[in-house]
Amino acid sequence: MKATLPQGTRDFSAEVVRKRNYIFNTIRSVFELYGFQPLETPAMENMETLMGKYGEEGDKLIFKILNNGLDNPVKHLQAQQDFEKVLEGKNTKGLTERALRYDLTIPFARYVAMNFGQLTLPFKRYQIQPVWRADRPQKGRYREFYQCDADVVGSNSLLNEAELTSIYSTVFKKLGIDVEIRINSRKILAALAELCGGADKMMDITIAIDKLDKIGMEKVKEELSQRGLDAGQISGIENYLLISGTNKEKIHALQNLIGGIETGKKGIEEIQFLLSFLPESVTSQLSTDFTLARGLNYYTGIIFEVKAKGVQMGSIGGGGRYDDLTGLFGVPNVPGVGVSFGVDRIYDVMEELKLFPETVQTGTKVLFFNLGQAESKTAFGLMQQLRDKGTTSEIFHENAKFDKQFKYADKKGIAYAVIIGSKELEEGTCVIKDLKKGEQKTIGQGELMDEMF
RNA sequence: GAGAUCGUAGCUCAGUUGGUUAGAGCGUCAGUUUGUGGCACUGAAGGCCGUGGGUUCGAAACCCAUCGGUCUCCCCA
Repeated sequence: MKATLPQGTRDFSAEVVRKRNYIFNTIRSVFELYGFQPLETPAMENMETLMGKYGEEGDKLIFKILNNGLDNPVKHLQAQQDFEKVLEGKNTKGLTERALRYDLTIPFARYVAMNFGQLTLPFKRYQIQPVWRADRPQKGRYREFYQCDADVVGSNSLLNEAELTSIYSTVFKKLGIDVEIRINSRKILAALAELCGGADKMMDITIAIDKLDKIGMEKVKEELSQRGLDAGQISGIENYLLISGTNKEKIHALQNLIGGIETGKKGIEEIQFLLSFLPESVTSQLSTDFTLARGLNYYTGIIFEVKAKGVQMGSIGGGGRYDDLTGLFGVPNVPGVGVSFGVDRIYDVMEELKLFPETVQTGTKVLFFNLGQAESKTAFGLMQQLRDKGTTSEIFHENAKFDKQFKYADKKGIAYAVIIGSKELEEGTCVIKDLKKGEQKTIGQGELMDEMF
């Protein structure tokens, strides 16, 4: 059989794993620094936990897990009937009652709902785990990928938004990525909808205007028209979209447009709070973008999206505030706000901009040559002492020619070779060779532990 | 869900308007060289030309189908 990988999944070689860990560790350390606690949830969730939370499109992209025991003859008839339902596009517990997690937010909401009594509010958790989507893979898009989320629930304070914005800023500064953090508020979008088309048109309007920088004004107007808005409403939206300038100028223009509507006013105030509360070092990266919509429909307040400057890549982070995440799980009125980092895309950006520090790659430091049974026994003993000291070491797996052992060290980028042959064995010495410089020296075996590798 | 494009050695790819026995580079292994690597030279292994059908005297090449990869749209991280 031919060895293959499922579509949209990847193996990660040593070099890639180290680079990815560098990103994970950076993000994790910042989350911890801000007082967030780790959480891990299972790869699979019950079907009903996930279904209906991500919109119609999202439901289709959930990886479903086939139930076991369907071949049981007793269940044949039921299974066949259930399959008929699946063909009609319905879901049935008879065939599948579990699915792979689609994001980290819903499992988190499930966790909060299940443990609400025990949690100290506000509850700040972070979670770094893979998620799965049955999407068509393409550039920067996979069927298995990691998300790194940090959320605060049980608090309405905008201080949380400020903290999360600051986390974005800190992480990307540490990684060396120059970013633009775009912010908007769903309240502003709601106000726009109220003004031009009615609250029920909010989804249609946001979907259309979110595409502005991609398809341009004319196409957006076309789409709005297709979605049932009249010329007057579209012209109002056009005025809204034409807002430009600095953050201050944009907000001023926005106030004139929708400041008269209560929700709009509230949304503007929230944005203004963030811009005035945070220090200049963070706000210089902040950019108000009133066309920003974000797909997930549970956001209700401030929304975020992070883009890397200087590369062609989708967003590398996103998030926002939601009013009632756990209501669906029977625990109402738990507001929250969260952000997410797209590690796979961050990796691609850092690779493209060559931002990984060289020190990320740290493999074996010392290779002990194998020059026979007695020789390797002595070498092995010395190696274990070195390992106890924390120096990563290996011994060549068999007695082979120098040529071969050197080449092995070369390919693995090992810095030092320790050579113990018959002569050294007799003398109780060993040869240390610096493989990069090509220099070597002979020392007593006892002195090896004092060497700085 | 819609569309584009590509499948030839472990990898990256050549392969002329269809024409004898399908090539190169890298990598692997062996040797020159059983106590000093990276270089060089020599040699070897490694291919049902993704799969199935068709056209043809003749197909890696042309046609159809199918599977797989990649990319775009939709949507998203």
